[in-house]
Amino acid sequence: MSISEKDLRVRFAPSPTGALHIGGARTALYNWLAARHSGGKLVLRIEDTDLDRSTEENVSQIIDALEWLELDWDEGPLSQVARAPEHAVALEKLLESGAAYRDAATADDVKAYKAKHGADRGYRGDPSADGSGAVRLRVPDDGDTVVQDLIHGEVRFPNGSYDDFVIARGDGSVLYNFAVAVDDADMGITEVIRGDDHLSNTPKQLMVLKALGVEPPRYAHVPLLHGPDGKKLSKRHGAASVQELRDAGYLPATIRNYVALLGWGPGDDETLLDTDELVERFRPEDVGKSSAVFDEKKLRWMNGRYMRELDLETYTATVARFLDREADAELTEACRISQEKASTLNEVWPLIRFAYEEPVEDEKAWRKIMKNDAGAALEAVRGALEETDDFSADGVEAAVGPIPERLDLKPGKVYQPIRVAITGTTVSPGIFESLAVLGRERSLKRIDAALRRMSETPAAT
RNA sequence: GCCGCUAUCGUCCAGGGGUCUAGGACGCCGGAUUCUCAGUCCGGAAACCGGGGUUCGAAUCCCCGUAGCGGUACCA
Repeated sequence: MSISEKDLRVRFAPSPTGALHIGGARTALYNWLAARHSGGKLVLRIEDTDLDRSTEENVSQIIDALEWLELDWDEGPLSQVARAPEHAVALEKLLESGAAYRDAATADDVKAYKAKHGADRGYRGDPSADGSGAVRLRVPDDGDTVVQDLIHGEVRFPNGSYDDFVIARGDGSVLYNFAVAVDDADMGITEVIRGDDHLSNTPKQLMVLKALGVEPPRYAHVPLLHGPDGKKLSKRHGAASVQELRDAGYLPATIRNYVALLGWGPGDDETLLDTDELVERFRPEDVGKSSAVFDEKKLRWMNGRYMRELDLETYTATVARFLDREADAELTEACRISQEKASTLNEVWPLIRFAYEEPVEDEKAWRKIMKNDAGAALEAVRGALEETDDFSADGVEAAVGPIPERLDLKPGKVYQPIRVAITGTTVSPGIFESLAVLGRERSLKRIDAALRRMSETPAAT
């Protein structure tokens, strides 16, 4: 069993809480890859029957996040709440055919029934029902409902263990498992790729489809995502939504690559796969069965790889957008010298801010570096920088390079004080490049300021 | 309780009866990069959940156990 037909319709359905959960993003990506791989139509359906949750604001946030990830769809976005009329029609049909019936029993009644009859026998309705109450679907007493799953294979659920479950409330509003099945049926969905948490819901949807007399779609249930503690991934694990990842400075391409690898591998040992390769190689039936843990460290590493691969122009434009700045010549230079160091867009500004603002205050860095021979080193550097004609990175290196040997100091004893003097921190792009970007005037001013500060507060030796 | 699903390094992904002294990646540890490291290169430690079975042979197949997860709602 595999997805290969040309006219298949794949639906993906994030739930509309506003945040696009990373697990939901992965499911969306898997759907997208499967559809693009086979040339099928991709249907985006917002899956929720709850009006209070499915607010316009929430839905548009989800859509923004999907668009940012560069996942497009062919039909939709369509909200399930918008399909209430179709749901009502289907409900009436089942009521008429006798496949469903009204029953006044409440949840407590059902619980009491089970306590009395043993937990292994499903509730089968109140014979004295008067035609009011919630709508329940008739479930057979015997036999199994079998889910043919692309990933898990054949999974059997004994019918006896299911209650005649409620498909609509007393007021006629429908419940999830009914709404989903009806939508799949009349939207002609042929492939459903969704989270494992729906595997035990699938028999119910299959029963609704059977009562409707409709051929079910094919299902692929992908494993869930967990946080590092093995619990379901949530906010307390740090970033849990793609919006948070976006704000933290990750690239969409990275997320697509990384998230695809959570539950699936290409079969060989490749780790870096661009989106074209993903589309070509991804098969839903190759997805693993066990849940995966989202590891932001690997994401960071991968993001660094993607950031360094960008050409300078694209990189600068991306940084500019993230920082909300002009992609001008100055930013281009700053980007040029810092590109190899940053792993996320968030890390770029700390590396280049020295070119825009005065050095940061970092008492710890100052105390660690500005002692012993630092003053002498800075004096020497200052002199060299003042005299050199060429203030390019190469020129600066030619001027400053010989100083360590001349003063009989280890190179670090010369370069680190310069770094702290001009940036305030101990980590920055290459020191010659940094001085060149800063220019002669500002470099000298900052070194002078550092020298002044040293003489005012002599460091302990 | 009942019904399901799952189980390989700390993490992700390979391997699906012999080629496994189990492979790759992240992370970690060590070294290098006569400037920093949060960059780059090199090296290292690190795993088949437990017990039974099947088999000449099991990480791989079967059963039991254990653990985790999901469902069991007039939630989605």
